Amino acid sequence: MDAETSLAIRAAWLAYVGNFTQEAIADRLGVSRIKAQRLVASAMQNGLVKFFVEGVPAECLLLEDSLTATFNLRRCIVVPDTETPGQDNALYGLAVAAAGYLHRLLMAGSVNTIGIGHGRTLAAMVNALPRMNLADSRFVSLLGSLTRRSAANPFDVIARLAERTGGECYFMPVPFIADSVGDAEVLRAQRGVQDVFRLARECQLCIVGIADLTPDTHLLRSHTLTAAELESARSAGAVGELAGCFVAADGKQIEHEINERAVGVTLEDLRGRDVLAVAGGRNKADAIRAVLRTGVVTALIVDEATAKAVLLTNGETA
Amino acid sequence: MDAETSLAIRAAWLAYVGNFTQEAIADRLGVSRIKAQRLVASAMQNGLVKFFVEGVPAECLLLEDSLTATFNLRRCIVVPDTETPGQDNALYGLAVAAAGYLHRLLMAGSVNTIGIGHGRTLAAMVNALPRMNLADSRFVSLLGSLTRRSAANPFDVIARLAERTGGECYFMPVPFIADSVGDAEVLRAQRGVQDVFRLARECQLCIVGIADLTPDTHLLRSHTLTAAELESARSAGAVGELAGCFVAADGKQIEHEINERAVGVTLEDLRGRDVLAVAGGRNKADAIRAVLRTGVVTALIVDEATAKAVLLTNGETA
DNA sequence: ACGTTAGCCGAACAATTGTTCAAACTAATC
DNA sequence: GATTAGTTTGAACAATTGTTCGGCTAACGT
Repeated sequence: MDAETSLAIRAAWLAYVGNFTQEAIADRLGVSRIKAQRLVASAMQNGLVKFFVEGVPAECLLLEDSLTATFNLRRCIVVPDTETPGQDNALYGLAVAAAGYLHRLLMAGSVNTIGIGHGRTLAAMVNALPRMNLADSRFVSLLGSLTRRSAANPFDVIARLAERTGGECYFMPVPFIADSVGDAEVLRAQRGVQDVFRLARECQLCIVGIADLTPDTHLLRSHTLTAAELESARSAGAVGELAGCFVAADGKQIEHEINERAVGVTLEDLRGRDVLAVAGGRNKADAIRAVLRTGVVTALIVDEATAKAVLLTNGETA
Repeated sequence: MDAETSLAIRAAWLAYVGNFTQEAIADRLGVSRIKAQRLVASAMQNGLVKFFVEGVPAECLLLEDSLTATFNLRRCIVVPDTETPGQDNALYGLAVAAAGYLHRLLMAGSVNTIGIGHGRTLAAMVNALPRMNLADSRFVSLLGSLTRRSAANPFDVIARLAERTGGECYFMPVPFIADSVGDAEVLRAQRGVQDVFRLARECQLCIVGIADLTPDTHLLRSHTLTAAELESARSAGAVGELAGCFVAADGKQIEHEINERAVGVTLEDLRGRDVLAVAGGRNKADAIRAVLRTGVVTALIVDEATAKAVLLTNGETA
């Protein structure tokens, strides 16, 4: 071992174990302050100092990095699993994380026109959002309302959002899934709807949920789709849904009338915009992977278990 | 785990593993720069960040060689001094080095049954040990518990060790120093104690501290011994203690009832086994030298200043 | 010998990190 | 329902750390 390395190791001990300041190290080792800095840096460089950080969230950060890299995201948050295995109420953690994210964004004042999708997850996010007082924020519905009244109804979500933040809300006063393609065109043509569409395309940020098309998808339970529609979409290859757009495992929008019947923004409307997807839960992994492959999502908030599942099977269907 | 801790772990991870700047951490975590700083600081404070410095400076290597040769050791680590002159808390450096050593050993999977002694140094070692996931490791107490509750209590040390590594722990549920020789025999005869003794004799590695018998020994402060007992042992020639065995400067166990009253393994139990002693501090030099002369210690972790002291006066009393 | 070049050094500067302080906010008490 | 003690917050400031740059030295080739 050369004298330089020896010194570097000693400096590293002093710095990290003794937590001396570089000045003190320099003093003790009889070198200049700058030399001490270089010694410590070189010890670090040579990997002579090893760090360990305790706790589970460390893994989450790795997952975040993987997801960010794999799906070319700008931002990703993996929420640690706090639930007992088997249960599937990742919702709350996701909601808190998403609410925190949105809260910060709003407080920073960097965005003020925000598009909102639908789903229980977004509803929960709004619930977790603290009250604010932002006069000039606008929330725009990206798609029509569910026909059944529920807490996840876009109207409720967006109304509560506006109420919490003190902003304005723009609601799309038509059904989410029209009865036929023709009907959908009529609905889309309505003046009030057109106005909201225009606004929706101006949103600086769109926050959406992701739905799965597994047999126990919430799309069924909320009567968004009938069992027949679900089956039909599935056989056309649909695996996931985002803002009324049904996509296949490869991330392509499926060729199916359901996509024409949905009243809302298109994938192309979203592309290039900031799109934050919030989703999680054991059975949504395939849907999330499919949606991420569309390339329109720029930010994702997901729970740890699902993040793993999304990455794990990524190779197969690519 | 509360959300704050989770955030702190994330922040610490980003800071130390990813070496993000605090500003970047703040950005990523959606908090203010100052909050990020506080998170990282608190993670550090709460010991969520562990680190090792690999290797020691050349001067220490020389001391290691001398010690190894003089006392016929298999392995010796001399930790660089990180203390400001005057002060005497070599503990932390020793702890980090010992933890690093143990960590490597455990990760290599070469040992899985480990006997543990007592003392502040071992307690500090466990503190510096990162979390691992080793299902089939066992930690066995080599001696009884201290009667007073303290962080250096064998029970605490061994329990935390098992908790950190995911292993099992076997505790010797009796006092360390019995009130009389007769009492000690009764305690040793207990079924639960016998079982642990058996296991203790099977350990592939024993990690022990070394205590001194100077007037300000920690044995007094922790109420392990009374002042009278200490004085009595000293006048019988006791200079050091290791795993409940009190030895004279020549390395021979002293003839004194204290050795019969201590409930724990004997020197003969240890002989021939891998025994790692971790000790340091200005006033322990004589004790360490005495203990090394017993010949039962096969590996030593000591601080630089004490290593010098141990070697320096070795000629005199040999 | 002389120029050339690579490497090290430290001063000055830039960036980052840590600390202090006062304001805002909470929560509990009277 | 006011008050107050205890937290939490961020801004400003102070300390520390990291980087850049020009100068210096020493080794090397001509």
